[in-house]
Amino acid sequence: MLDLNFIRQNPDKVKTTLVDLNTEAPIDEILQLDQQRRVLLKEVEALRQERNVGSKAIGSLMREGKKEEAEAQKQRMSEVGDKIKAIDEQLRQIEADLYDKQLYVPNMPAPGVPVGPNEDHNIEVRRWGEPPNFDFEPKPHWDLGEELGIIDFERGVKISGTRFYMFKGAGATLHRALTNWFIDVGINDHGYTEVYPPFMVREQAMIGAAHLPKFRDNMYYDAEEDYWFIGTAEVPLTNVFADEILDAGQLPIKYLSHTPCFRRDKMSAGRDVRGIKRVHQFEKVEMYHYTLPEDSYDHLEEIVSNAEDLCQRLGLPYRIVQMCTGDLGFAAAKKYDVEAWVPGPNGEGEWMEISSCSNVEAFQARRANIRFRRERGAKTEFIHTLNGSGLPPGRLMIAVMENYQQADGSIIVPEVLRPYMGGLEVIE
RNA sequence: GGAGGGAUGGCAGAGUGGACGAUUGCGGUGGUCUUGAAAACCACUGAGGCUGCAAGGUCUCCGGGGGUUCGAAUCCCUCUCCCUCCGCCA
Repeated sequence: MLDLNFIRQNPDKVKTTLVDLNTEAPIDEILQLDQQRRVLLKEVEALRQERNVGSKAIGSLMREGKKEEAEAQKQRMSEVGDKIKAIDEQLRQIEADLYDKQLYVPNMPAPGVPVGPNEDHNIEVRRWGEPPNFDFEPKPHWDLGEELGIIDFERGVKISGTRFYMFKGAGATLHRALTNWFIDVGINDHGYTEVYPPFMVREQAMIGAAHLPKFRDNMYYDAEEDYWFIGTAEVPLTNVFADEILDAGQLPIKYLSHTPCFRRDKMSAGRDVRGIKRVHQFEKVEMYHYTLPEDSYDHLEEIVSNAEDLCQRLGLPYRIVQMCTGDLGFAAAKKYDVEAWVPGPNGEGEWMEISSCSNVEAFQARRANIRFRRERGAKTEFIHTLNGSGLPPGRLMIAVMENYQQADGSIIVPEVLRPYMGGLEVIE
């Protein structure tokens, strides 16, 4: 959520930024509602003061036995009360309306974020590694997976329908090895505390993480129990400290969480229909930082470097891309994607997003009401939060299988994963 | 699923319609005393909105929402969460 004061003071800047972001938000309505709200607030508060004073006087009059005067005063206060009730009702509607509209205003990009309408204007920041040079025709992971018997698409679909899959044998083990290795590196080498959060959350948690109300269509929901299924660990992690006031000394806090992720992916119907790139159920190891405002951009670089470190140790070629304004999404002020090289079908190859690292500044903290105090007695301020994938084992399956394939269709197990696979060196 | 009991400040815990401007204790911060510390004593010690250059003024908040009343922490309705017991269950 954006600071209402900021919108009030910079309405034109907000509106031009919305154009850069290639999106829309009801700024004029917000300003108008805000204005109405403050006018009514002044009115109703003056009336309340009148009633507070008047009601107290009734108590005194009754004690002094001046019954008639008390009755007259009651009559007057009753009228004041009616006025208050009427204005309160107006205020309630305006405030609900205002809050609802504020929830649809995206975050502002950080200074220096490249301006552009779509992904074509993203900027490649750096590359690492060399795409493999095959002296044979490389296969896509869906062919490799089926031929090796480690991914069973047919049966996944039989059980649950399109965009579902099943790992089997060494495939299931490879997936688990990636997961466990990511977690171990995170907690041993990157300084994270591992967290196992709920996967189903209340609506308020979804609002705090800025996934509701705007992205309702992309999430699974249990209407009977009123639970939302998380599409990323970012959701519960954002809400860990919701409605709390932290001490500055507690920050930064760095959490790492391995969770399933559920996505309806309604908006992407027809895209990436083959393989396991875009599915309804996957897992992800997520990094999440809670920081002081002045430290958050250092932490963004740290999160990206953590994701890079994992790729380097796996020996996967990748590039870092900075998102332009049109590709920032709803919550991020600055965002980097980590894209791994995958050979793909026909040996054309492509850069596939395997991690997305964002500094959302105070955007989620304001929604979830996460504050801190610099010292005893100081004013509360909102913290900054950051998130990044580190990494999604399902997507990494694709990258590992396709990059480490051999001419005979077997797959070399990256060295760092072998201890997690009982020493297995080749899947064949 | 059934029965019952609860939710008050950082914590404990009083308060059942007007002196609540929320008692008291603990914890915390500052001070007095002391060579220093402890003890003792004194003072201060929640969050947010509106308004104002500021000092300040004012309003709201006793789990959330609604209601009764001139007036609600207190009475009524409702929701959420927690606890105890029974049943069921991986």
